[in-house]
Order: sequence, then structure tokens, then C-alpha cells
Amino acid sequence: MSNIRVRFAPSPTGFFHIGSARTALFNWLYARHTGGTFVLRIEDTDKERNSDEALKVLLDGMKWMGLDWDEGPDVGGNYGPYFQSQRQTIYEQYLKKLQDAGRTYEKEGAIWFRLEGERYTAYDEFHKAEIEKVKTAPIVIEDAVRGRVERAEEKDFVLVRKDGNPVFHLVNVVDDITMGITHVIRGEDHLSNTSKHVELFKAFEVEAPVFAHIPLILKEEGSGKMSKRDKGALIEEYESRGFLAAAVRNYITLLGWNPKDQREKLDIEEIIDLFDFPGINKGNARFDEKKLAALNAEYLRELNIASFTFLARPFLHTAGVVSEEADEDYLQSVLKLCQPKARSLESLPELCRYFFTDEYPMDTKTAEKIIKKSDPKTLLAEVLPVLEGVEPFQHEEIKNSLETLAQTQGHKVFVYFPALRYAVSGQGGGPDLLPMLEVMGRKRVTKRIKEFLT
RNA sequence: CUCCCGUUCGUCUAGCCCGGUCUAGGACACCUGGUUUUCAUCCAGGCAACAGGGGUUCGAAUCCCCUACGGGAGGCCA
Repeated sequence: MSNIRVRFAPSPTGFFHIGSARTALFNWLYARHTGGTFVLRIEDTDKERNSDEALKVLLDGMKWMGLDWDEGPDVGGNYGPYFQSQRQTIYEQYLKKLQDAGRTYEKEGAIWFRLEGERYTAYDEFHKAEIEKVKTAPIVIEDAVRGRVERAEEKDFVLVRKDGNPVFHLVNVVDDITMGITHVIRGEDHLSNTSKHVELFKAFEVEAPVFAHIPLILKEEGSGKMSKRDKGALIEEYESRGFLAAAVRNYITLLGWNPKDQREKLDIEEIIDLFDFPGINKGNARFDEKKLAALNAEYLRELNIASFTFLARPFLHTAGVVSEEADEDYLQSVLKLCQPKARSLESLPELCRYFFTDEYPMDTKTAEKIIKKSDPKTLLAEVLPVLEGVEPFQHEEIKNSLETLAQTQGHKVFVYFPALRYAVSGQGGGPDLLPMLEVMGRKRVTKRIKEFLT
């Protein structure tokens, strides 16, 4: 166990944003890599927006991602409480220190932090007003990701609101001090705030933690960082859409970090082993759902058939493809055929609907293609009696008898395949045809061919 | 408007710190072919990038400067 202590400090907003998730993940990875402690602290100072419901979304999201915390809600710890709403007296104590040091003043009912330096007033184009500014000594941050960053604060800022509640900058710094946080890993959107925070650490006469500002995730289309309303922004969405947590975790790790070799699919132990600040990129990364989906498909294919079936069942059930009492053996043999073709669990119902119901759509484009090349009805009329006679109804035997048929008719066996597939599935593509026929069974297959012929 | 950060194929990135081995490598996507049937799997191949300009140097994707572009911050939100 090292002395390294990192924290993830989300505010419960009712959803778990992919950017937050990655910040949590990077903190967690760093803690696990270094043998340090991962603290989960809930920044619930904004009373309007907080609820048990919102907290639950957050904790569930963390758990789904496999991010366990060493200290925080549910598990406790020696640095609690872990909810900012319960740390009021601590903030008051620390505020008092600043007041005693003469670093605060009151204005319009709020308490402000007083910067040190020469004061002057100037018109501010952004605030559209004449405001007081301070010429301060620049704050130098040795950021673990970006290197030396220098920035000077130039305006006093609020510490405690008119309503008596301390603001983010104060509580964040006080919590990091009192919780013994050694490394602050957070999004680059906080880089500009860091000078405020360092001013406070200095005012408290405490050494600031190491900062590591990680790049942001940009939205897939358009400009700007990913925000709640963007497609793919919410972790709970991946869960409900049947993405595998391991795949999502793997993917977002790669958004801003890489192992410096050519590998992309890495299991979590390898990532923990390799993860460190030098591997983190400086540039923002654009989210790409296609790449996530490709990784997800890889993970999906690795699943054994029992796990795959377990995960797939609810999706098929919700889509109305299989009923509650669907036959497990049949379901499993169907899924065994479809698993290699599936890119997501979400796509499964459309992929294998025709295995379960006669109510499946006939793809007209495929029909046109087939008719262009051959006369499917003639072909299937030849095939039907053969399939009715094959014994047993298994792919090897089906193949043999179709080949015999093809020979006697003077053409290659595969001329039957497209029409056959189309008649039984309505599709132009799908799993290997012969095993598919075997799984469907003679009754279903011959019935569909007959229907097609009429 | 000000400040901070960034910029290698369409996208994620390797290379950059320690200039030559980079005719810039991998992956996703896309295209072509193969897997003597289909295909969303698999295999092979292909397309495609050092933002621009100056400098330093025998030599720059790699070092320096400027510009452009992108992102972030400037809340009594977090």
C-alpha cells in the first residue's frame, strides 16, 4: 500500500456522464497501479439538484464499470464524512483560518477571497463592466500530464455564497487537504481553475497536490466537449443497450491513453499494470461509437455460449422475439450461430427473429437480386422433396443430398443457397446456411419453402 | 474581450522528451479480393496524415518563433 491518495468527486446530477466516468476510471487506475487509495467523495453542495435517486445512478454506474472505491459512501473510511453536505463545520473551520489571516472580505452578503498584489480597476470586455483586478504573482503548476503551466489569477473570487453555502473552489480544496489527497486527476476543463486552487492551498499554507489534467472527450459530431444531451454521453445508456462493461471501460481508457505498443484490446489487469501519467495524451479525443462497437463485438465473441445466452435473452425478450418460456436448448443453438455475427446485443433481435417466428420481414432488395440471377421457385421446387427426405436432418447430410441433387440437375450446389436462405429467413445474409437449416428443423424449413412456392 | 491548453490518415493513436533507422507504423471506418453459398465474423491487400510560414541544423514530424485552427476557463454551477 502506497501513500498515494486520489479521489473522484462527482456531483450527483441524475446521470453518469462518459467524461466523468473516464475521470473516475483514470483515478481508479492510478490508485490500483500505484497501490494507493481511491476515494469517492460526493459533491452534493447544490441542494436543488441532489437526491438519493441521483446518487444511486452514480454509484450504480461506478459499480457497473467495475470501479470500486476504498473510501466513500457505503464503505466509510477514516477521512469522512464523504458527502460534502455533511462537512459544513470543516469548511467553517477552514474559512476561519482565512479570515484570521486577513484573506477574506464581505461584499454584497458573500465572502470573497482576497488575492495579494497591486489593485487597479479596468473595463472588462467579458463582464461588460468596470471591475477591480489584482496584479498577482503567476501560479506555476507542474502538471503531471502537461508539464509546466503558468497562470495568474486576476480577480478576487467568492468563497461563501450569500446564502451561506461555500462554493466549489473552497470545498474542493479543503476536502483535498483534509482527506490527504496527493494527486488530483481531473479533466482539462479544470486547468484554468487550478490557479485559484493553488492560491487557496498557499493561503492555507499547505503544499498543493500533484495535478494531472487529462484531455476531454469531444462530441462525435459538431464542436465542443461531450455533453449530457449528446449521443453516447451517458454510461447508463451503454448498459441498457447491451454493451459490455469491459468493452466500454477498455474503449474509454484508450480515449486519451495508450499502452505505447500496438495493442488495443487489453484486459483490466494489463491496463492497471501499464497505466501511468506519461501514457496520457494532451490533445482532446473525439468520441467514436463505431470503434467502441467494434471493440464491444470483440468482447462479445469471446463470451462462452452460456454467458452470451444469458446476456442476450432479455434483449430478445424485450423485442418480443422470444417468450418467457422459450426453449433454452433451441435458444442456445440459435445464438451459437448468431454470436459471431453480432456486433451488439441490441442488434440481436433483428439478426435472429426469423428463427423464432414466422412473422419476419422479406427483404425486397435481396429478392430482386435473386430473381435476376435465377428462378427461385423452380430451384426450390427441386430442393423441397430432397429436404423432406434427408435423414437425419443435419447439416452434413443436407449438404450431401443437395450436392447429389445439383449433380443430377447439372449445376453447382450453391445455386440453391441464396433462394433457400431467402425463403426460410427473408434475408440475404446470416449465419452459415446449412447449420442454420439444421437448427431450424425440417418442419419449419419445409413449411417456409412451401409457403414461398405458393 | 482576456487568459490557459492543444494540433500526425475521416476518427483513436505510435513516433516527438534523447533530431537521421519515418519512402511516418497500428487500429476503427471505408474500398477490393479470398474464405470453391450468403454475411454483419475471419484472412489478405488498398485508400489516407506530420495545420501553415519562418528559423536552427549537413539533416526536423521531432528543437525555437509567429500565424491559423481547435478546445477550455473567465459563475454567489461543479
